[in-house]
Amino acid sequence: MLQSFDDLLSQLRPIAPHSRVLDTSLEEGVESFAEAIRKIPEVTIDQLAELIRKHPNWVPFLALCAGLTLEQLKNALQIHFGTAGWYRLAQRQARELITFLDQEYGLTAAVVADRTRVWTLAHVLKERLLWSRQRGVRSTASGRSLEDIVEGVLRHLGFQYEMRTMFRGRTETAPCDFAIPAGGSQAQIVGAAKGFDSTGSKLSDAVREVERMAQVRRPTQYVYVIVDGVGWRRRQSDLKRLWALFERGEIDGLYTMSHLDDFKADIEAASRRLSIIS
DNA sequence: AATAGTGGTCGCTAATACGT
DNA sequence: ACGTATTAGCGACCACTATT
Repeated sequence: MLQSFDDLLSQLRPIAPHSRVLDTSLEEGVESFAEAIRKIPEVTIDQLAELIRKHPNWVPFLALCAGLTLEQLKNALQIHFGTAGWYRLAQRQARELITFLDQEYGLTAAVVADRTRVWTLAHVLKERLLWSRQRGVRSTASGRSLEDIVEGVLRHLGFQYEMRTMFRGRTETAPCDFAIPAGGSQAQIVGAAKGFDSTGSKLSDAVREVERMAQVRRPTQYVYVIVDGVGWRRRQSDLKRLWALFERGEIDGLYTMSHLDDFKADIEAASRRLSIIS
């Protein structure tokens, strides 16, 4: 019987055991892939293309050599080939696929380096750090970059603004990435800047956040949304929800980085209508 | 020191494409 | 036309930083 909150806290236990076992099929795949790479007389586009034509399931391993996770691979393919389907690409356009990976990510050089290197403990640890830490580092960095660009626009236009804050709408409040001239009840123009180079439920979260802004806002408050990144291409249902908001006029503007000029023009026009000193 | 908030990664399942 | 192989979509989780 729980007697107190501290009781409750102290009784919480790890759910999953700590385990570093690789799925056996993956394990075997890696083994035979490595063996095959070792046997290639010379690492060339043609050799690698031949390899994945025969073993399409090795493509993710090859991508790892070039420093790409499976997600990053799929994102890159989506842009370049219009599909994230690496398996069929390996079967049907093996050479194009390898050429792409080589030109964009230095695949052949990476494979040569990886199979030549005499791996030390330091190498292994460095790799582990790289793969685990770069996620978090890049997350915050890339997230901020889009926000920073938007902030730059606001500053350049001479607005008073507040970044990453809450604003008060009709009765309730909602989060926003920027508010002019400030958050809270003063907010007259609010907006969101959402950049994603990968997919995930966070894109749905971002849309929900915008939907909330649209729902909460006063009729006189403007709402602008700036989106960019490959992630939206692979999450089109979420992007469509944003588009629907825009089409229904529930948000006043929807832009990508390449339409920042429109954003500037629209936000200036809005500020004139609102008689905000700018 | 805790927490709110950022985007990237992962594994499962539904949908679709493909081969017979 | 059907059954399998492959892809797309989804939601939960991760690693980190900034803020308080």
